[in-house]
Amino acid sequence: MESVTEELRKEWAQKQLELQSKLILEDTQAWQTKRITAENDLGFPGEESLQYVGGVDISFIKDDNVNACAAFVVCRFPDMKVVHRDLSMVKLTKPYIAGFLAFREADFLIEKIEKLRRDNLKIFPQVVLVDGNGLLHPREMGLACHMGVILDMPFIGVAKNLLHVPGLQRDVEFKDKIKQMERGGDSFELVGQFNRVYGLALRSCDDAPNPIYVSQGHRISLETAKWVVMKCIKYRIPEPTRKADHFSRDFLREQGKR
DNA sequence: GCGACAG
DNA sequence: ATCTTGTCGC
Repeated sequence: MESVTEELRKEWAQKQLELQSKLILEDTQAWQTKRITAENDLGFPGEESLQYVGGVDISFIKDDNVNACAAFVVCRFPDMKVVHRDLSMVKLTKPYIAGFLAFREADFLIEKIEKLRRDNLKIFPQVVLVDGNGLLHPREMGLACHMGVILDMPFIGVAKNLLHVPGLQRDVEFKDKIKQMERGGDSFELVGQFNRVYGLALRSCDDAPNPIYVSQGHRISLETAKWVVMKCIKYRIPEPTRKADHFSRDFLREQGKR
C-alpha cells in the first residue's frame, strides 16, 4: 500500500518539473540591470525604477494546522513605508511536506497579488520577497520560484533556516564560514551538487549572528537578489516579509485567536 | 535502515 | 509554523 503523502510527493514533484521549464534566473527588468531606484533615477518613468517591494507570509494559530492568516504587504522603496496591506483568514487544506511548501501556501498569496494587480497598478511591487526558498530547494523549485513563474514577475526567497539540499552538508567548514561572517552584508555562496550555486548564506545585519538564506525566485540574478534584500534590511529579516509576519500575527490576536 | 528536511 | 519569561545589552 502506498501512503497518501507518497502519492502527493509524486504528483507535486511532477508539477514542479513542469513549472521549472519556465524558470528564468537572470535580471530581466530595467531596474535590475541598471540598478535603477527611485533615489537615483528621477529622470525615468515610474515603472523603470524600483519603487515598491512586496512581502508575503502566513501565520498560524496554535493547535490548528488549518486556519491561518495570509498576508501581503507592499513597502515603498527604499524607505520601507507600508503602502498596502491585505490580510485575511484562510483554510490550508494541504499538508506541509518539506520541499512542497508551495502547494500548501502559494494559492492564497498569489490571489492577493493578482488582486492588487487588478485594483491598483500604481503601487504594484516590482519584486516580491517570500518567507521560504527559491532555487535553494531539492528540485530547484521552492515557493519563490513557484509563485514567480505563475505570476511571471521577479521573486526572491528568504529563509530563516537551511533546507536540506543534495550536496550541501552542514559540516564543520560550513559552520566555520558562518562564524567568519562578522558584518551585515557578509555572505558566502551555497554550492551543492554539480557545483550548482543554490543561493547565499547572508549575515543581514551586525547584530544577528544567525544568517538568512537568500535564493533566486524568478526573473532575478543572485547578485541583484542580495542587493534588494540588503536594501530592505533594518533587522535580521527584510522589512516586507517581516511586516507581513507582524501584521498577520496581530490579525490573529485581534480575531481572538491564538 | 536511520536521519535530515523552508513554513 | 507554534509552545514561551525573563533577561542581558545598547
